[in-house]
Amino acid sequence: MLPIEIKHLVDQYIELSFSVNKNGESLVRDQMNDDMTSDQHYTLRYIYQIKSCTPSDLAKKFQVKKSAITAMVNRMWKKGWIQRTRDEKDRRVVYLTLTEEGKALYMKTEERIHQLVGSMLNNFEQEELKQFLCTYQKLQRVLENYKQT
Amino acid sequence: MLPIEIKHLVDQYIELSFSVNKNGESLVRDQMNDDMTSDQHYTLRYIYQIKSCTPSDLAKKFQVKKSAITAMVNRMWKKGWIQRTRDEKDRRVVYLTLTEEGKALYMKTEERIHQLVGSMLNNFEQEELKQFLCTYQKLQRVLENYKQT
DNA sequence: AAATATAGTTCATTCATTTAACTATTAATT
DNA sequence: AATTAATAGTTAAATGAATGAACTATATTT
Repeated sequence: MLPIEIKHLVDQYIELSFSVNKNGESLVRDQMNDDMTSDQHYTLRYIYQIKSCTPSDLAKKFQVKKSAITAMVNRMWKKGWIQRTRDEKDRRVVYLTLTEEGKALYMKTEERIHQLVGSMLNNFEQEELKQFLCTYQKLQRVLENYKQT
Repeated sequence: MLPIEIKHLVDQYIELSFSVNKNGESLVRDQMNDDMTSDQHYTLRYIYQIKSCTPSDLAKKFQVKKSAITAMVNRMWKKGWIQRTRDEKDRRVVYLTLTEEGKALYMKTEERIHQLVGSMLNNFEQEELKQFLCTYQKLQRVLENYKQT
């Protein structure tokens, strides 16, 4: 590939990922209750899917320090969405789970987000969408590898 | 498309956009000076490209309230990266431009980010990448339309 | 001339994040 | 077995990012 052409594709990717993120985040936020933030919803989602996890798991998933997780979990714990339980065998470890209220809130919000994203993705042919997601997935794996190096 | 298949594609998109964003942001942050944040670099980029803009332009681009922009511009102005000048004809309007220091800092950081993104995108065939960016662009336009509604 | 709209700022509050220091517990080493 | 290392998590102080409401100044509309 000619360097100048690579440069153009890189520019395009940088610009698109910026604006798709900003606009997407903004639309997603509109689907949420006023007492919840995007990060808090993502946290609910992760714990809901995996049933139970540790603060360290969340730190890795969100690419932030553990102290940031402590703070976020505290806010969500105060609102009654998350529970903490100690591991009996290794008493350093904390398990995070959703309360019934946390689960209910998650499902209500996630339903709205699915509606939104679903109607957006409806603008694409199935094949185009599948191809897009396939490349997106490859990109994710490339990013995973970069993290380690 | 069968509803269940749509649901799976939506799930996949939500998961991928989350993790690509978080990991990507994290890698991009690693390319930056310690006295700069991602948002600050994006701000430098936007002003650099468009030469001059108003706080309202930035608020629209970043999808935040104008008061958030005032705060961010203040932080960057204190560091000597941004200048403010009043429009002589309409004295309500403020134009933001980069100082020489701001430009130099932007170019240095952007160079590193381009290296990173370039070497990431190097993992893809040119055709696959072009197709991906094409769909990404369509997605951006879909999002633009949603904002208005 | 008065009322309304626009551009931007200020202020108080909340959330998100990092760094450094710390507690408690477990694992490794000597 | 006792000491040292490492691990999991929290606390506290500082900074950045975002909102909403109230405000100033200027322009536009009626």
